[in-house]
Amino acid sequence: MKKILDLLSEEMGQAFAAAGYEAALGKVTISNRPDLCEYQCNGAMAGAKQYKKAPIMIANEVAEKLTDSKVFKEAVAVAPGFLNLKLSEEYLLSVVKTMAADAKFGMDMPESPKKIIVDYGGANVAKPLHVGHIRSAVIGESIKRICRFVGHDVIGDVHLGDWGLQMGLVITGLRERKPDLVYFDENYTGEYPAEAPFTVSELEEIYPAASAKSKEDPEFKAAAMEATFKLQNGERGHRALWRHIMNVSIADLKKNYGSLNVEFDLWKGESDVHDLIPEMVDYMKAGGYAYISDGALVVDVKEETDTKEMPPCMILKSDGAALYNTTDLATIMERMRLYAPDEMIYLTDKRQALYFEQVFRCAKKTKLVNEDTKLQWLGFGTMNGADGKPFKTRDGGVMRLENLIRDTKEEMFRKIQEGRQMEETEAKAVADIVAISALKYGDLSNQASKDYVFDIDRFTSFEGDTGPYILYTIVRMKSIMNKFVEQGGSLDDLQLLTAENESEKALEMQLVQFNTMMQAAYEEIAPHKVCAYIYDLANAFNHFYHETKILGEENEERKRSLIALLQVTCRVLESCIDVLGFEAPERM
RNA sequence: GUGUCCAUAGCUCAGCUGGAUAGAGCAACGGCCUUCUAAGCCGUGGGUCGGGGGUUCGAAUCCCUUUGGGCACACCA
Repeated sequence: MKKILDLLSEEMGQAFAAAGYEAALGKVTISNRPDLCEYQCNGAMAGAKQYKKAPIMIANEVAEKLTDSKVFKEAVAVAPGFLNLKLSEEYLLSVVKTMAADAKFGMDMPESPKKIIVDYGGANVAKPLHVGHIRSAVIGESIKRICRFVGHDVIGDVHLGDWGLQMGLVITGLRERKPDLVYFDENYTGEYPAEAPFTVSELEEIYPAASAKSKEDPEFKAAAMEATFKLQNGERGHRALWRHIMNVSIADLKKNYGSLNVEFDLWKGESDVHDLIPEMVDYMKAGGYAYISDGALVVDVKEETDTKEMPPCMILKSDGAALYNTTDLATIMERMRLYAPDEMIYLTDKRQALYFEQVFRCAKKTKLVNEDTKLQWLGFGTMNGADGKPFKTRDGGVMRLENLIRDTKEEMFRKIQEGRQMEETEAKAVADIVAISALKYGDLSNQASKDYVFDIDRFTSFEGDTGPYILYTIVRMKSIMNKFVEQGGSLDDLQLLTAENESEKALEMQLVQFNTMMQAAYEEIAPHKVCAYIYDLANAFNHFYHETKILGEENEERKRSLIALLQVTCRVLESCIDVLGFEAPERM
């Protein structure tokens, strides 16, 4: 099924054509004056110049053609040339019925699904996730799900930072603490232990300490660089240790991402393309793309239309070492070989805009990707504290993601206990689910590219534009449906009838916007549009709920119709929160 | 310096491919529970859309300019 606005525009276009005007003028949009109409068309004003006619005359002629419309109950021309439209209840009903009958609510699926890789932008192993990582995880997960919902084939890649100097730092830090480990004995030829010689918490301690020390102690830094070199060149002990670090870190990362409902199809990282780099470098040299500049190997990515400075894309440092660009480009090469994606979407914080422009240009220029491979980058803003500066703990440190989640869950548990009588075990479980919705909705409801203020009180509030409010609305619906079933009703084969009052119609009008919204969210990579939509939908439902007695309705047929409406609304809401990456409890 | 993003109600944010009276939430104030979850609903007050110019029948939205702020500008990631 087409999107509602397209269907309406088509009907309107026919009226324009019938009146002797260009059909394209019949573009219908949602009314911005709900007191006057439901939808509007401004084509008469747009076409006035072209046809040298007063807009109101055109509008009148078009309105004339719509008097028998089955779609519009009302189409009136208003000065200076607006066409104010109201939908016929029967037509609206037919659209809602189509939605209700389909798992995807009547969205058209693409004829040939695209293969899309979502790159979550590389958390580093051996470092605990901090609050900064929440955005890439949460936004990336939602984008992945939106793309899947609209019918594409999506692969999510965590893309770990697992190969750089930080690994050398950790190994060197560990060596300082435990110099006697067999991994450091170069003469050792036996099997290395299966068990890691450290725990996650040790690991998390080692990195910051080593990182700090390397800044003050040149000798330590040199040792770290040597360790990095040994690792990358395949020294046995270092490789074995690296595998331990990876295993321990990844287990911990999985736990943390898991608690946010974030999953990856691929746990690849920079290390995976290490062996591809020489090949890629040769290819770039042989193709005449790369040349030496100031000792480094670079590819020019300037374009004639550039109004800004565009530094070349560096492939190898002057000491011959690989850098971030190198692994990213090699990863693109690997992905083209393994998955041949139509599109890659990268998520990083927005400071990397220029960097990704360089890399994408380089990939295109060197034909690492096809001409029509779409490379997209979504830069997200910073999560700030109440003071408008990057979010910190009370003592000014970097807040760990784990602690942020824990605090939010605790706060939610407190609120639930305060407002509801619920057994503690259930309250805990509910608090966990609701807390995740609070966190994710709080993040996703803002435009990704903007900074936003993290306010735990606001996000965990059950009032206003929050995750908990959305869940509360869903829970209400479920509760009514459960009661309906308890009273002997069946949720199968419910028949929708024509809307009988304004709030019911308003709810249906909101429902039929679903396709337009989801398509826009996909095309613009904009999860916040899903949030805005479900907030409006939840409001429309709550309004309807207060005006309509559902279970108390005496006419059985009508009652079943109300339940049917509630059911489809609930399904739409649940599909939307699923796309956002959270879920609703049964009760709260 | 070059480029880029941002500035909308007291606070947090929508709206930006031009349309009518710029919308929400929070906070403030006032109503609505013998009746499906009141964690809800209804209502009131609150704005020179940073400033100035321009394009247009019409500008928060497009263009120019200016102020204030963020960020980035090859051997970090």
